[in-house]
Amino acid sequence: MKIQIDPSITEELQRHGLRPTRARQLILALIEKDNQHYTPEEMLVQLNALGERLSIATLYQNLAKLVDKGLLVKFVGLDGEYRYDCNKTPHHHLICRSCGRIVDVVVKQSLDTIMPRPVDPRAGQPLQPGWKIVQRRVDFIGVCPDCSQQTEEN
Amino acid sequence: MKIQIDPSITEELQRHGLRPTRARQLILALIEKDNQHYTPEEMLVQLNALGERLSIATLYQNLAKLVDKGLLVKFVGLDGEYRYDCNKTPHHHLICRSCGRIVDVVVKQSLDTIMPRPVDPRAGQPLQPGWKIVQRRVDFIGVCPDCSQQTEEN
DNA sequence: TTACGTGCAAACGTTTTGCACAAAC
DNA sequence: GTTTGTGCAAAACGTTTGCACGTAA
Repeated sequence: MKIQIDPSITEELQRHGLRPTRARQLILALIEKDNQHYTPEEMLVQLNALGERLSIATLYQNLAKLVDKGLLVKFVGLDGEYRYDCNKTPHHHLICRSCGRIVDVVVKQSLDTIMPRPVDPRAGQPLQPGWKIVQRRVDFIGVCPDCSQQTEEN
Repeated sequence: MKIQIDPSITEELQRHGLRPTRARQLILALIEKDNQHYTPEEMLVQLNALGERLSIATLYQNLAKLVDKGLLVKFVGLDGEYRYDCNKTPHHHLICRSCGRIVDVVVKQSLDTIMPRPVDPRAGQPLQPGWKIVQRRVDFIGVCPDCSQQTEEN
């Protein structure tokens, strides 16, 4: 079961001024396949399983370049491991604290729907005087269906 | 300018079943002083500046123990460095993306006050079927007053 | 006196770098 | 033919561990 390199991947690389080399095609194809959030180590495992090999230096070098050119977003998981995301539209993460799995969450309507309780119900002041807020990061930490099931079995 | 070890720190350690050794007192005194969110490396720098020295092994060993006993909370900063927080009450972080400074934020009223725009205004489904959400993590990323000023000067 | 804490140096896992060869343009 | 990418091995970095000695109870 070989990995499929969609022509759109080659295009995407060229559009961002990057040569469409095998390493880059493989990395993008892997991450975009199921919108995964792999660590570099996990990528190598996945690629090996697909019969593809890539040196770790090449992997890191290309991840850095893909982030630099805006094709991937680098972020930090709960345990401090670097992970990469091809989803550039605003979204949050739902993280399994048991197995580390991460899935994307697009929030609907109002954040209050899923964050109903204010952290401090007392009346407030602005966040912090003098600070400019440019971004917010919201992660939901929980237990994924697979891990929930395992807990019930024990 | 010596660091001040408040008797309450000794008490706090004993109350949690930990011997009040110099290393532990120093770590707690440093972090509690200004409610800082230091990395281990930063702690050593600060302690050196105060004329105190601590081996890096002792620092890591004690941070792990203090987290284990619930005196500190370990978390991961934007860049993947481990940081430690003595504030155990629910709060969020306001992070300067320029200098990395972190300050605590206690949110008032409703999260919508500071997160007015929903990520996706379309009507929604539940977050993800089958997942149990046990916690949420919210960080505000921005520019602190000091860094804002520097930008204006250039 | 016994249990626990400290510091050194070595080990470890992850990420980065220098460099020769290979591929893309 | 020039520029850029790849892979190997070595280095760098943050964190952890083994162990002898020191300190707290």
